[in-house]
Amino acid sequence: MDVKTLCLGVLSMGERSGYEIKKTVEESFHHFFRAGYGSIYPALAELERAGHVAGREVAQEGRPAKRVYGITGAGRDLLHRALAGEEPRHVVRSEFLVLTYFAHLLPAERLATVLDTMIVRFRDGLAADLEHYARTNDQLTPGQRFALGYGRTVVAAALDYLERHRETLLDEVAVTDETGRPQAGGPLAAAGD
Amino acid sequence: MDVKTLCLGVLSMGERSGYEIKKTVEESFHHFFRAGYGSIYPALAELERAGHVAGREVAQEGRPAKRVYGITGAGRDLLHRALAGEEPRHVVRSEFLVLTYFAHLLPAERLATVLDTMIVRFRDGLAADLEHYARTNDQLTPGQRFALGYGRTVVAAALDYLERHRETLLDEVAVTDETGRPQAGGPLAAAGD
DNA sequence: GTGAACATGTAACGGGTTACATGATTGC
DNA sequence: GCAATCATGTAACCCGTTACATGTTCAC
Repeated sequence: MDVKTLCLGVLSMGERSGYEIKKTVEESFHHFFRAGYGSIYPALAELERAGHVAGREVAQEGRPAKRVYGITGAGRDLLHRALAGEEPRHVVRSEFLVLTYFAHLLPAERLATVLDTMIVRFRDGLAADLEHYARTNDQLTPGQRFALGYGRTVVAAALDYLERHRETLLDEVAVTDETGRPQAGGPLAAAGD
Repeated sequence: MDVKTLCLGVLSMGERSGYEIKKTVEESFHHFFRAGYGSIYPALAELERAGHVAGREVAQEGRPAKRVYGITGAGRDLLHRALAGEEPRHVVRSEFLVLTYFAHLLPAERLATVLDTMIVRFRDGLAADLEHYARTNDQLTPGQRFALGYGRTVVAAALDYLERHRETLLDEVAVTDETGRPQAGGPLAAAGD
């Protein structure tokens, strides 16, 4: 799925400018999709050229003017077809977990920092999420509630895991050598007797 | 983090061919990283040119010959530095969740198929995971156990969520119109009174 | 002999990221 | 004045994906 399809999807919920599309994506799709201006604006331009969206200039008071786009009939058709043909992929890319995988190659202090960074990130994200959910819950479609609930559930599980295993990992890595295995004569080796 | 660093990391655990690196990544990193031959082989070639790995031809009986690579001292240095400088990013990209987000734009049958596909995928993945974990558990480093446990935990939570909300989503979408909101006069509208 | 697994590579393509460039408006 | 937010865009670059190309060995 490319950013063009995503823009079409967001615009199917109502008119928006490129800037506002990014805001929507950050608020509602952050668990499973991201898009920067460098991909949104070109996508919008291409979509308009093809007649899938229509843009118009809107003056604002107290703010710079913006260009809001609305989805056209042809755009809706394209969106339906794109969604129908989309494979349900689900890919995670986490340098964080690669880092923990190679925990024994990291300075102990740095490992702790990495873990704490993620715990804080998940904690804050979850709080913002619950706040957003409470605020919009009654006007969400079933699909939106489902997707948001999925994200919330998974992040909560991840956070719980991190909080419950942080200490253990730090302690265990402290008594391993540079191969990652328990040091001969160390506490872990003794425990294994 | 690029595939080069990943290859270095895998090779820090022992000599391997490109083919075997891919196997390792699929077995042990599948929850949070993927790499295809199209990126592994060029990465290995570049790494060797720079002296970070050393390859040698190994004849096998009953199989084609392979070229196995070992990490060099310079390679280990580079790996340590790369890991030290790596930001703990964690990104999910899921067309699956985008699809559920726009559930009301999908044919009901297709939505059910998408949901079931993911349930089966997670179920099978979890089973393979537990099997792999049981088989290798005693020889894993703390970091490896941590990362694998994270993946297992999160997939289990996701699977549980899907199983518990599949029916609800299907039922709710069935009684909404093309805007995703409850149909006037439908069961949901009545329930809201 | 045919499909599956083993094994290695190349080249084009596509798409997103990053950096750059610019400017309005508000509030401190 | 200056930082922050709002607002829009371009262009180079990176890098991974996909498709293509080839060959071995085994088991059925």
